[in-house]
Amino acid sequence: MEKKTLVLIDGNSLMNRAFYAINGFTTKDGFPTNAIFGFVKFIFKILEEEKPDYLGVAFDLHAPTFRHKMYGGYKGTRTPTPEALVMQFPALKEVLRAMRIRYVELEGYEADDLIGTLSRAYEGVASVIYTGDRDSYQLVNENVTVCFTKRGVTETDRLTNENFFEKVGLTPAQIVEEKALMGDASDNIPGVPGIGPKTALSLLQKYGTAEGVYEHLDELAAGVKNRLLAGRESAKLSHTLARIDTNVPLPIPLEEFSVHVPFSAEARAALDKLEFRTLVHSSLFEEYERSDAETVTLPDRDAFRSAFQAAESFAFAEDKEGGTHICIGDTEYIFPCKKTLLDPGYFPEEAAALFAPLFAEDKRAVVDDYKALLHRFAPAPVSCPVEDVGLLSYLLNSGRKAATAEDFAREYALPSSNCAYALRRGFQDALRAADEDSMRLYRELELPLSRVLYEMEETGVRVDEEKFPEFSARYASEMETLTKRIYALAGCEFNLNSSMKLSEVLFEKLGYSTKGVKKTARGDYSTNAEVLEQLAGEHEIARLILRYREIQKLRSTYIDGIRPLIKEGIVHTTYNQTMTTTGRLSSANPNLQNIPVRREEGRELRKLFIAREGNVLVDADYSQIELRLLAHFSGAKLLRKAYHEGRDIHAATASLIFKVPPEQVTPELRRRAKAVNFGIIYGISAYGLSKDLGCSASEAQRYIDGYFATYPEVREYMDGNVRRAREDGYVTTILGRKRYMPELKSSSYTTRSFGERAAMNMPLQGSSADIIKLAMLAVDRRLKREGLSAKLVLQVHDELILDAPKEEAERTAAVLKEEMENAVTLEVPLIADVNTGRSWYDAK
DNA sequence: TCAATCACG
DNA sequence: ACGTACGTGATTGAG
Repeated sequence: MEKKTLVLIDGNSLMNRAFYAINGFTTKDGFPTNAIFGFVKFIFKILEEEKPDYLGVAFDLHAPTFRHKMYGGYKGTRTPTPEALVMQFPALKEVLRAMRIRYVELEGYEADDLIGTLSRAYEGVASVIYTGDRDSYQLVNENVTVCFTKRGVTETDRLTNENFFEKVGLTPAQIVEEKALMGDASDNIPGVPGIGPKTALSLLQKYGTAEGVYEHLDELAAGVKNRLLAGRESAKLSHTLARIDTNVPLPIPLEEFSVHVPFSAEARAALDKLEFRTLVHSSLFEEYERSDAETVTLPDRDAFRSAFQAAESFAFAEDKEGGTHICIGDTEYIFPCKKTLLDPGYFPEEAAALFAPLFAEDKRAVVDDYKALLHRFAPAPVSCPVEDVGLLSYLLNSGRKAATAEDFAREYALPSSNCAYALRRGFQDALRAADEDSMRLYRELELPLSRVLYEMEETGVRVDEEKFPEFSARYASEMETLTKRIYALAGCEFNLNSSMKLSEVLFEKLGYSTKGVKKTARGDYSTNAEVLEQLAGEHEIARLILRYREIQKLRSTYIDGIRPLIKEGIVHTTYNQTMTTTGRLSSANPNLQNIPVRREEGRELRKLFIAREGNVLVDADYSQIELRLLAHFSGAKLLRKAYHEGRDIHAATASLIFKVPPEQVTPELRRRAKAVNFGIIYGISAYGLSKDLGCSASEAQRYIDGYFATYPEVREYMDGNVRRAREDGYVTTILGRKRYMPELKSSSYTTRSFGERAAMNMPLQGSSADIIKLAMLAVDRRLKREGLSAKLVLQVHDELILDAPKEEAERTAAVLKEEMENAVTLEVPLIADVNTGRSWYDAK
């Protein structure tokens, strides 16, 4: 019979690895959870791959341990455990208890000792130890495998009795001898000063043990011999320190380590408390658990119909398999998707036709994505009142991922068969949690806007399909020429799309100087535009690659990328209304919010986006809306004055911060002032500004100082944003939209600084988003009320584009400008510039 | 699936 | 002493 397996995990070692491998996980109120997340994920992986019968986790106790006390005289080289990690241990233990995973810790012993003891405690059980600590290598024998985790926790090196010598060059027992000689800085073992891994290895291969080495000192070279003599006491001490105790008094019956999968609702709730939304997808969780809802699969149609008729409201959801869930009262009616012809149920197309009539009755429907529902049932109307829980929960916390009905089921530790029931509970809880501003944003802004967005997506924007091949051909021929010339200059052929290969060619093969060249996160030299532009002065190849990249981008993203998405001459983007942390929309499939404009070559692509037959595009964009909001919120006198006087704001700022008369502001001075103005909106730093301007950080700092001297109220406003974010935990926009800022509580300087900049930016970016959303509602209403047949087709953050009949173009333009400018009243004028044209290119 | 790059506001 | 501009999405290569 196959031996049973006991997996033993070094909790401290793996929490440490996970802590440094994963960034940025916190709950919305700032409690760090990155290490726990990595650790739990790692356990899941082990359970799925290793499928052990028993599982245990060992922890060090943080009180000084026996082995540490013994050599308290030495100064530790181990850096203190960061507080953000320390605080995760109690929470992890709570999770382990909920998952019924046995963990052990014992005063006076390290995790190593506990693991060592347990690995030898149970007759007839094979042990597998997971650790990131080489110390445990000594535990390997015919019954014990050690898995050493590398690169975070993604890779493991498996050491068995059979492969140990081949991999390590020593026997497991010799690991203690090795540490006695070379020590282990990470474990505070001193070893013999001056003896490193190479010397230790060769000595042990010859003499077997540390003691053996000392017995043959005479055979050694003088240098090594002297070092060994000087370190004799240290070697003895290190030997003791390195030896793992396998006889800890730890009388735990094996059964206590039994694995209890699938995990219970309690485990799911524990992970949910930490706001882990992906982990609970795991098949390691029970699918069916208790619920307050009565669940009826394959309901009797007549019974369902009469229950529906009697109801005032219902929750509606479709699961990932395409099954339909409807919750009425406390009963969830499930209409499974028909996967085979033998199963009773419905095809998705049939489901749409069958369930669409439910939304024509005068009952309130609760769904997780109203806009998707409108698409799903079109052309059938949805005329009943609808609540969109996805939108509401986004308003309550824009920092988390969009919530589907199935997400709510997980959140409440319910089976996904109760997702409609969970959705209704989610709605009720959200209503209770919502403050007045959030509720207004939901009812008066986002919910009505989602119908407008639906219509925009449905309408789509017309494209000039015939022009695509022209662009394609033009790009292809130049790319061919460029490729040849680059290969010739490089002296070899390589994949031009691979930044790694390019980096090799430039900095290794051609040997270009890497002085001042940034490295990427993975340690290679960067080949981004900034670097290539530096090289371009001296090396033609860099210029050619920049050009190649430019064309490759235009071709792959905007021509080849968009072309397959054209349906009957129209592209229909999808706006995501619950994606961004600031309240902006995002656009995808295709993304129509990043069509090139800054350079002429790319801008030409806008000729592809045209008005329908007999129509023109009417385009309006807000003039510097975020800076105007800054003037509004901060009350900066001189900034407001400049806007009231209708001045060129960048020139006015240049004049004030560089102290030159307005008529002496050169284009260069204006350019710098403009960069400062933008920098302010992003939560300025001297470094960031210097990079943008290509000047030194100290020069950038002088500009910033000049700016704040000119507009002191702006600094007060920005500081106020950060202070409020720290005090309240969130910042808000002009309409009271919130963004939680847990980063401000981070122990990492980088994370905290990021949070501060985001706290300064969000009220501006988010208020701008609020305002254009109000304008979209107003424009939509006006057009319909006045019987204009112009249609909104695009939104690009501060820009709206309508497709309007030629004869209505002027009225449409006037309506658009008026509604955009009057969407809110600020302390400074709000200006929208309007243009019309046959194509997007012409309407700018 | 992630990192690098680059398009937009 | 240390690393940083704010917010997105698409493509590509590499593991």
